[in-house]
Amino acid sequence: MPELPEAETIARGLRAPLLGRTLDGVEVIHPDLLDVEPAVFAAELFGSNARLDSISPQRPHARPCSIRIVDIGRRGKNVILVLTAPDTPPDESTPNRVLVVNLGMSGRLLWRSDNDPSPAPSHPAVIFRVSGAPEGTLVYHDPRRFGRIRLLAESAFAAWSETLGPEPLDPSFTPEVLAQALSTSASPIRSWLLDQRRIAGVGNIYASEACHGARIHPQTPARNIKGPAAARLHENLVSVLEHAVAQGGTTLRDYRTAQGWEGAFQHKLQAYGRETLPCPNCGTPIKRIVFSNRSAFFCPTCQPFD
DNA sequence: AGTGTATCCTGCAGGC
DNA sequence: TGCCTGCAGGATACAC
Repeated sequence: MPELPEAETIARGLRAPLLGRTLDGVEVIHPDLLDVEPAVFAAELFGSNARLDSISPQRPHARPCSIRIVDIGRRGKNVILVLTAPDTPPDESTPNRVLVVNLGMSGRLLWRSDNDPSPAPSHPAVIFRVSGAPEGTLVYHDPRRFGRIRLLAESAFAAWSETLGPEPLDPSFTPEVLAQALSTSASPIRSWLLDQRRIAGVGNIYASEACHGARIHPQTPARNIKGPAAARLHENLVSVLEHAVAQGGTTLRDYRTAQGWEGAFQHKLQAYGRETLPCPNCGTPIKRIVFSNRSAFFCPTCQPFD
């Protein structure tokens, strides 16, 4: 599901409506998305007087609790919301907290103004109340509930981020960095690319696309990819991710932007999901193979296994 | 250090 | 029409 381009599109789409806004409530419909009890989650979010809508809707004497969204971004496939107390003077160093949203296979993070006439999301899992004008909600929607939402202190966020590999669209991710990282692993390149500890944000779709563009068979051992091949892989990985971001991501089934729109990169796919269809380069039918329990799509002519 | 398998869960497409 | 099966973009834990 949502990979780097989809998470990036969602983060960008949330900035305009939500940056600087405050959250003042949370309703947890599916606690299995959280790593703590809903009451604990709400307390960590808003403080111990927090109102948890789904458990205690009436707490008339609770003091108003709210937090401000001071940054929205992405790390790998995760959407990141940085939160702080709203009434803290800017010069005072306050411990921020970071909401990390992993969208799993079918997760959506949707901004919904209260006057939005479109139908409400069908599978809400966690709903955050957004105060101020316009009033609305930030809805985490996830039919399959493979996603996860965690609230981390900044130090814990930094430690978690350290466990992920480099960002492929960061300028520091050079062809040399990639070639060096590849040289130590015997994993098939498709598996290597899917490993978030090695490189952050690549999933099955863009792994197939990058290998196809670089004319590298998906089962090629990573350490065999060097020199010009490593340079091609770097170039194609970066370009396919950038292109997909520019297209608002790939909607095969579940993915939507923060506004509920479909992406457009599914129309640009060269290999993924195109079994038996002609390779755009040479016309050979695209093949599908399964290894590590996942499909890989490739052109047997452009991407020979050697 | 690898691979294969199972697991979480629901929706949907295809076969019969 | 309806039932059944298999499959899906992710992450992780386990045995081998």
